[in-house]
Amino acid sequence: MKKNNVTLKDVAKFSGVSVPTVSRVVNKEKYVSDEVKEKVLSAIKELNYTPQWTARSLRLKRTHTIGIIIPNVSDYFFGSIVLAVENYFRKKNYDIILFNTSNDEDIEERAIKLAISKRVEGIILATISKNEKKISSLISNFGIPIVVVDNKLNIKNIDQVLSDDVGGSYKLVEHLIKQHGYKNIACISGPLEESSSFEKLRGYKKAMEDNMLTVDDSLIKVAYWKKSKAFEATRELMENSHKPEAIYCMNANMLIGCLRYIIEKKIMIPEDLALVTFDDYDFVSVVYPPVTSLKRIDIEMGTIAAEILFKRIEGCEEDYRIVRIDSDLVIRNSCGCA
Amino acid sequence: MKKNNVTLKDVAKFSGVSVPTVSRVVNKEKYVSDEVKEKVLSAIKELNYTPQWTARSLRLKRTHTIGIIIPNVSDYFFGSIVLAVENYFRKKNYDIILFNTSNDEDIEERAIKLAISKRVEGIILATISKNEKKISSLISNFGIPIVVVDNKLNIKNIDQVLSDDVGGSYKLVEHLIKQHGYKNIACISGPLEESSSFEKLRGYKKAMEDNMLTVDDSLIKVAYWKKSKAFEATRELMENSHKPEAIYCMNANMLIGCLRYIIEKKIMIPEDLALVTFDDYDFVSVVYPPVTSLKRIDIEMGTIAAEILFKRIEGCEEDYRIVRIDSDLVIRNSCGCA
DNA sequence: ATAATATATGATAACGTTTTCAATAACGTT
DNA sequence: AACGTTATTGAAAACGTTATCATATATTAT
Repeated sequence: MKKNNVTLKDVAKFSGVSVPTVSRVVNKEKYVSDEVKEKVLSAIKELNYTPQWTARSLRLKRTHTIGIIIPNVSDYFFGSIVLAVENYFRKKNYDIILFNTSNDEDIEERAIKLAISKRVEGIILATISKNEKKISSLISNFGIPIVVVDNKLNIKNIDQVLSDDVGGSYKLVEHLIKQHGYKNIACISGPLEESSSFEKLRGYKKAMEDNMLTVDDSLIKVAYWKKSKAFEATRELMENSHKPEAIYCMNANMLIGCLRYIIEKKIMIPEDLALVTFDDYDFVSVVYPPVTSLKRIDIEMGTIAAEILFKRIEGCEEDYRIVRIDSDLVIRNSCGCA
Repeated sequence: MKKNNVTLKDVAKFSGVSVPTVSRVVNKEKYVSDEVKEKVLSAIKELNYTPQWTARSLRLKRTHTIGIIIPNVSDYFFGSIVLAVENYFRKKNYDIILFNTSNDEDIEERAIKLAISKRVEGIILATISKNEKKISSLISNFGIPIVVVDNKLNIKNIDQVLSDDVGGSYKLVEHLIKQHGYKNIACISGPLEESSSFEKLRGYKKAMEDNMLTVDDSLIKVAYWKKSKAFEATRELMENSHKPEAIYCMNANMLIGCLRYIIEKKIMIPEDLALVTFDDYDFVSVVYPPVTSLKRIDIEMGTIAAEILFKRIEGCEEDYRIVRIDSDLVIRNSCGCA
């Protein structure tokens, strides 16, 4: 395998013109004669020349690259975010560098530093959000535009695209209460240090309180977005003396764990237990019975985040803003007949 | 927001030494006195210096970046491949540039060219595999190591990591026949131009023929990996005069479409229809009833591909090889009692 | 016809690194 | 005292581009 490293210089020599002229041809600039253009183009084809972005980036001080930092690409939610961001930026001729943090703070911090070192022109960040000061200082020191998605950061001067967690939770729980008359509603939660969990919990509590129901803390189980923990949580709930009539899962991953217990114990849905979940991933409609949920907003979230980031990269100076995306119920059969 | 673009030169001036000396400190080289080292390090901290990879890459002719080119990140399978590759290469201090081809040949070709132009040091490619000659010439012209995953390419001189599609299919279909005595077995397939579909079909046919069953072409439906097409395919199959006793889905995404029809028509599994699917994604265990499938190999595939690519980048000259990863049945209740 | 402009090209410098290479100082060894 | 070795630094070149400037020619306007 020969290494092809043809440079402008080679093309220039081959076609008998100067290096800048070749550069002008490559970049389709004005002021180059048809004759020369043709000669150069055929030389480029002949030699198989490809511009080297490493050199270009150095000279132009533009990498045409953005970084996307998320906990886990293979997660339904983040996978879609990445997809949406990639689609948007690919059209704008930007490349995407992907960083997986595996929910680890240190890795996240290193990822941010690496992204900066690679001189990405912008960052989409889904943070686990415990190290706000560090992130804040990293950001302010380097002046790279960042858009935060999913989990809120308590930093001003930063754009954020978030789901309406309070409102979504409220809709789901209110549905259980008002449409079906359930009173004992359990909740399988993500880690409460993350804003998305915390706000979903707020929505749950508000729906309960607005309907004169008392919140029983023993019905709130933190399962850290994990299937296995959700399985355990469901077991604990169902073995509890105060058994719930319904369970609300804060995401679809935990729904899987929950369903595993339900299937193992042959619990009947909705007769023995009602079920709702936050995210309406495809499979949510094909478990049995299909589960009532909130319409997905991941693609929309990714696209909006990308739009905002792109504007910032182009130099937009508007006020920083927090976009909240809300979502509608998708009513299925997991709560009983409507 | 101030732009921080501190360079070696700035650090050098600040600490009263030369640029190469600062470089030596940054790269932890020998032959720099403790006194100078300390001075420089504090200057680096003071000025918030970060090395610029654009310049470094140009000088070193190494980008420490690999490209990963796949049809769709948000797909269960490819998301896991990306995850595995990212994890592997992150440990080796490589970055990942992600390219989504959306199953489009032209985009795929452009992605390869872009990756080359960015001077990635290697590529992981999940191709849709119709343009073998183009890819072949691109590859041979630039001498960048490539590892192909998922779909086979008929190119020699290239490493490939593939699943044992023939064998996997065979196991699933044989299970339906031998364990449960089904004879009329339908198949919902991906596009037959893709090697993975084609080979899965071969496995299906071989299992049928080995068991003296005739293959009825009207029971083979191409659904292009799509949920909606799989829904239609299932409808056609079930309305067919020659109704199948069992359906085999070539991937889990099509299983979702298939299940939607089944739920809509209240078809009973396994009483009215048995079901098996290729990939054992998490949700496959929580549809009702849980579906018999083949254990996932996506993470393993990604990791092995990454290992091979890394060795090639390091200059390994071994013969090119095709790795086939096989997988075991996960038997659940979608076919009847065993 | 002359000046003014538009077109076409190339020399040179610059982007921020790392890599020679040479120079100097410090250190023992004979 | 002369010498070789080792340690420590900096000057200059290089990586492959693009931008600035100057120059030369062609075209247009006066």
